[in-house]
Amino acid sequence: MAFAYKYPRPALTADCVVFGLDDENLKVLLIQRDNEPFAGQWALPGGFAQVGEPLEKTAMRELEEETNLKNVFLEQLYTFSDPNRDPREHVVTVAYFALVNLAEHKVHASTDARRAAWFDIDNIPPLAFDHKKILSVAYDRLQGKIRHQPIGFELLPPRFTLRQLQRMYEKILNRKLDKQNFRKKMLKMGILDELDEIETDVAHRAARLYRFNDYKYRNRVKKGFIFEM
Amino acid sequence: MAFAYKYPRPALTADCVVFGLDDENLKVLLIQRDNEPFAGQWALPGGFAQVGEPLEKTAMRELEEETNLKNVFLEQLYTFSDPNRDPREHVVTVAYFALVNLAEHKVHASTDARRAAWFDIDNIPPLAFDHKKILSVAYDRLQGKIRHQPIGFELLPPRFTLRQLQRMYEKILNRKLDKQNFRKKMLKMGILDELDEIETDVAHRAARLYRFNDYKYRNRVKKGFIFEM
DNA sequence: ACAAAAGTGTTTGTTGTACACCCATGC
DNA sequence: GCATGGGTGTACAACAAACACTTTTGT
Repeated sequence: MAFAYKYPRPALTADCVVFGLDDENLKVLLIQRDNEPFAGQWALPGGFAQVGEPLEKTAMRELEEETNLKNVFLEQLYTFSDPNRDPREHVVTVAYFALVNLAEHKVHASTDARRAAWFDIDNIPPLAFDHKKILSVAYDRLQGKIRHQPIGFELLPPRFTLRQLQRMYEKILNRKLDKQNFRKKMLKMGILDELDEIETDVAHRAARLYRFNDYKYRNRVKKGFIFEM
Repeated sequence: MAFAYKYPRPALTADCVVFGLDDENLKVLLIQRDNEPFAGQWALPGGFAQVGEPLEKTAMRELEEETNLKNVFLEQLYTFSDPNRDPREHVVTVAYFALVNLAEHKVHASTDARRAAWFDIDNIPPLAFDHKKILSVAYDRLQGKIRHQPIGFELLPPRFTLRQLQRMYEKILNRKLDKQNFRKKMLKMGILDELDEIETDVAHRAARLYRFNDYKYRNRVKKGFIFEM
């Protein structure tokens, strides 16, 4: 017991809700806990804050340690401070949500020493602590945010077809979109680069590839543009 | 020094950005600090978390202690964890933003033992810590959120005229709105109750009073309605 | 009578929505 | 040649934006 304070302090952790998209479904990355409490149960990756370390760093560090993921899009979600959320003591957690292109990260996550695995968003096992609640807040946020900010591109490879993009929105928003209307709207925003490339290895006519252009996006935002899907 | 832990912990605080609206302007509630660091400087109301207390409670408790405000609309804003934001040590703060009807709360805030005062949003004095940054995040959030959720009503008295409502949007979004179009859109949403009352003590034709109906709003949301201003 | 704001009508251009069709490619 | 998806055209309804006008009330 080496660190003493005049007044008691809640403990502080950072947890990550990592979303990934493959050809089938929206998925979430979970790890299986080594230690008590909830040993053996599935949980969100995360861990204790270190003094002197910003919490985004904590989140990223724990994510890499536990699942080998790094350099992912990470954004603060919400801070959960219910005194009873951890049976040991009062632990406040700052939750982050991350978006990754699952195709490029699939392998890493499952070959780590600790067990980590992707679960379909609508087939989540029982989770430790209040992680089910956190996940639900994250999913709500994702559904809302994806409509007002161009963050969905983080779930796709850098170069993608309009169909992939549409599918991404359909999977997350959970409803069908009209092809023509989607394309018209998307292209009209002027934030995509049309590439001189088409997809390969498909059993039908190959589609043109596009790339999200953040520079164009920021420029349009400066002029009052509001992304809306 | 009574409380000891195996590993060091950042300290934890809650701060409040309280917005109020009067006839003139959007304002923010600030307090003048008693103690070092930044003694005498203006700052956001807030204070240290207590173990066993959810942080919303911390925020509300500190707000009441320092400014006499209570029963206000309070929502979590963001958690700031830069290790250098407090010169003493690593202090993580969870910021909240609050909306109050300034007309009903004006007196309380300025008669408390500690100095507390309302400042115009575009005339803010230098602030302690990173509070300027926090305020700016809060203002951005307010401008964004007010367009997608009916929280603006918290800034008005329970019964209000359409003109008051329009003025509120104009003050916060910082641009003029067309009267007729505003009314059409607002009333069409079907989330206001038209009252059998009109305003009094005005030097012109008295306008009808309305009331926000949260029940109607929630019902419409269930059916897929999205508030958008 | 006038000032001030309430409250209503209408027109025009832009978007959203719903379909329908032809085109290119691999099997 | 057929299945699969790429890519485009269009028509109608709904909405946003701009503006003008009439009505009511206190001074």
